[in-house]
Amino acid sequence: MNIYDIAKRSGVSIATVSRVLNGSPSVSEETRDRVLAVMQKVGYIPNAFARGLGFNTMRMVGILCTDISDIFYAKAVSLVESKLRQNGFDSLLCCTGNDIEGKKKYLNLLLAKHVDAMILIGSAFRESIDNSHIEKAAKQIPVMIINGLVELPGVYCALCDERSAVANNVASLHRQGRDRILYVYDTLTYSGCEKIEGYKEGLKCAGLPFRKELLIHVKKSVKDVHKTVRDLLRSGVNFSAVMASEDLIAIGALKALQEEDRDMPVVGFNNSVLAECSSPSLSSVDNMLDTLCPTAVDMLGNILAGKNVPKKIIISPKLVERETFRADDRGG
Amino acid sequence: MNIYDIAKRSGVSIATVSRVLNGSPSVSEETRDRVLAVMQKVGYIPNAFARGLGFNTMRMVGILCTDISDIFYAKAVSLVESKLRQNGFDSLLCCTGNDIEGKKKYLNLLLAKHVDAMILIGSAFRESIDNSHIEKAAKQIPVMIINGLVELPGVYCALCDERSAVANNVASLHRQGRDRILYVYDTLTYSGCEKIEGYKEGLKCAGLPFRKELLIHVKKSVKDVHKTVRDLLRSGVNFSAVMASEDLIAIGALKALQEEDRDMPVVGFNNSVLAECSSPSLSSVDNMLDTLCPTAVDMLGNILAGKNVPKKIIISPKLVERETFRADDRGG
DNA sequence: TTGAAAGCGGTACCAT
DNA sequence: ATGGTACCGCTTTCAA
Repeated sequence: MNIYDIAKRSGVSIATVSRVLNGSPSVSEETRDRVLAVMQKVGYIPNAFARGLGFNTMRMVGILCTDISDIFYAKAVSLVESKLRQNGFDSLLCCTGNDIEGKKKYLNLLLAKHVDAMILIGSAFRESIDNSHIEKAAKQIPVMIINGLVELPGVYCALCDERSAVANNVASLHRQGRDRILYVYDTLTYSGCEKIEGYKEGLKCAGLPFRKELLIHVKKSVKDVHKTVRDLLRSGVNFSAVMASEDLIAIGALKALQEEDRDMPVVGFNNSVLAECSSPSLSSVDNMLDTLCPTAVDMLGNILAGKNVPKKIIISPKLVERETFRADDRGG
Repeated sequence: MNIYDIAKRSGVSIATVSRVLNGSPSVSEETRDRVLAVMQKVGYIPNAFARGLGFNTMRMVGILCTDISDIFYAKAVSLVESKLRQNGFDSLLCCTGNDIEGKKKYLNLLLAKHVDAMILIGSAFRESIDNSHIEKAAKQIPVMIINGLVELPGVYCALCDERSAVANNVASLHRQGRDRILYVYDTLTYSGCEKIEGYKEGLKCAGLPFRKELLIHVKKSVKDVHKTVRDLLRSGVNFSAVMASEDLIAIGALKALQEEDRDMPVVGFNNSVLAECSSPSLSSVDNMLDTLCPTAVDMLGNILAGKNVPKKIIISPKLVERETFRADDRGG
C-alpha cells in the first residue's frame, strides 16, 4: 500500500496525497478528509525509507555510551532518549566499549546511517592523543558530549563542574578535622582527571599536603575495592576520611571500613541508586544528569534548527547528604 | 557524492558500482579494484535511506523497555544491543513507560519506521486485558519477548522459570526451619504473578499455610519498603524470613531488619549490582539474562532467516548465594 | 562481465 | 487547490 494506491482510491494525484501526508495548508478540507479517510480505511503507513530519501533525514540521533549496563550511563541514556522523543527524534543506541577502535567504528557506522546528530555520553569519549574521529564526525553533523569535554569545531559539551565538587568536599572534611583524606578512583578519563585535580586543589586550599599514598587507583568492582582498602587499613596507612570517584567504589571502601570496625566519613560520586541502597546510606555528589541531559538535547535541537548555541555549558553539582557524611557548609 | 559520481569517475555504469558495493562476484577483479579505489579516494558513503528503499530494510530492530534507568532492563538492553550488533543490526531504543497508551504508541512508531523486528524486554508488555497492539505488530514483523510471555502468532518468548525459583527458595527456607516467610513484591506483571504463584506453590509443597498478612505489596523504593517492613515488625507481625521480587525491595527490607535488630534470611531477585553492594551482601536469584538475551537475539536471527524456531524457550534460574541466605540443597 | 533502464515510495517544483 | 513530473540514490532485471 503506497501513495499511488491512496491517490487512486481517493481520486486525486500523488502530489495531493503527499500534501495531505505533510499537512500542507493548500489542500481543500474536503479533499483532505477524503484522502485521510482512505488512508485510515486501508491502514496506510508511509514508507519511512522513502521519506528519509526525500527529506534526507529520518529524524534519528545516535546515542553512544561505552556501556549501558553501567547504572550511570543507563540513567543518562534514559533521560536523553525521553527528551529526544519529545523533540521527535528516534534514538539509535550504540554501546561502544572502551577501546578506541570500537568507538571509531560506531562513529562511522552512525555517520553511514545518516543520523541527524550524535550524543556521546561520558568523558570516556575524549581520547588522550587522537580525537580525529570525533572531529571528522563533527564536520558532518553536530556532536554533543554529555559530561565530557572535547573542544573541536562542531562539538558541543554539557558538563558538570566536578572538580569544584571534589574540592568543596575536601574543604568540608578539613573543617571537620579530617586531614588525611583517601581518594579512590578508577579511570583517568577527562572526568576522572578533573576529580583528581579537584582533590589536589582542595588539599592545597586547605593547606594540606598531597600524599601520594592517599591517592589510590582501583578497578571498578566492589570486591576489588573492598580488598584494596582493607589491605590499606591493615598495613597501617593512616587516613580519616574517604572520597571516591564513583558510588560503587565508595561502597567497596565502606565495606572495608565496616569489616575493620573503623568509622569515618565516606563520600561517593554520581548519586546513583547504589548510594541509597548502601548501609549506611552513602552521601554522594550528584552530577545533575536530570538537568544536564534535557538541556543537552534542547541545545541539540537548537543547533539543528540553525540557532546559535553556546559550545559549552557547565552546571554545578550538588552533594546529596546521607548517613556517611554531612558537610558543615555555612549557607553554601 | 553518490553512485553516479563514483560511476563517472571510475568509467563504469552505476550498475557496476552497485555490484561492487554489494560484493557481487560478477565483477572483474580489475574493475572492482578501480571502483573501490575511487570510493576510497573520495570517501564515498552509500546513502542508507536509498539502500533502505531498495532492500526494504535498514537492518534495525526496535528494543522496547518500560524504563532503561532500571538496572535490570539496562543490563538486558546492553546484552541485546551487543548481540544484535554482532548480527549486523542496529538498535532503535524506545523507553515506553508503564501505561498502555505509551506502549501502543511506540509499537506503532516502530512499525512505521520499518524495523525488521522488535524485542520487548520485560513482562510489563503483557497487558491483562488487551494485547491486540502486540498481535497487530506481530502480524507484520517478528516480535520477541524477553522475560515475558504472550502467546500469539508471530510472538516468540524467551523466559526464565521464576516460579520454580521462588518455590525452591521457600522449600530451602522451610528445611531451615523458617516457616513464616514474608514475600514482598511490587508489580503484578506476568513475572510478578509467576513469582507469587511460586511462593504459594512452595508453601503448599512444604505443607505450610498461606497467610495473606505475609504477602505484602510495596512501591519499588528503598525508603518505602524500609518503612513498610519496619512497621510490620513493630506491629508484631510474625515472620522469620524475607523473600522479595526484586533486589531493591530486599534491600529495603534488610534495612528495616537491621534497624529493628532482627536477623533472618533475606533473598532478593535479579542478582543485580545492588545485591553485591548491599551490606550484608544479598543472596539473589539470577534470572540468567546473560544467556537469555543472546539466545533470544539468535532466535530472532533464525526467524528472520526463515528458519524454524520454537515459539517459547524457558531456562532455569539459579540462586546466587551471598551473606543473607544460603540454601541447604543436597545436590539440587 | 557490463550497461541501460525500470522500479522502490516518497518530495517538491512548476503549471494550470 | 490540484496535477504532472523530475528527482532523491540505490537495487535489480534484462540485454548485450
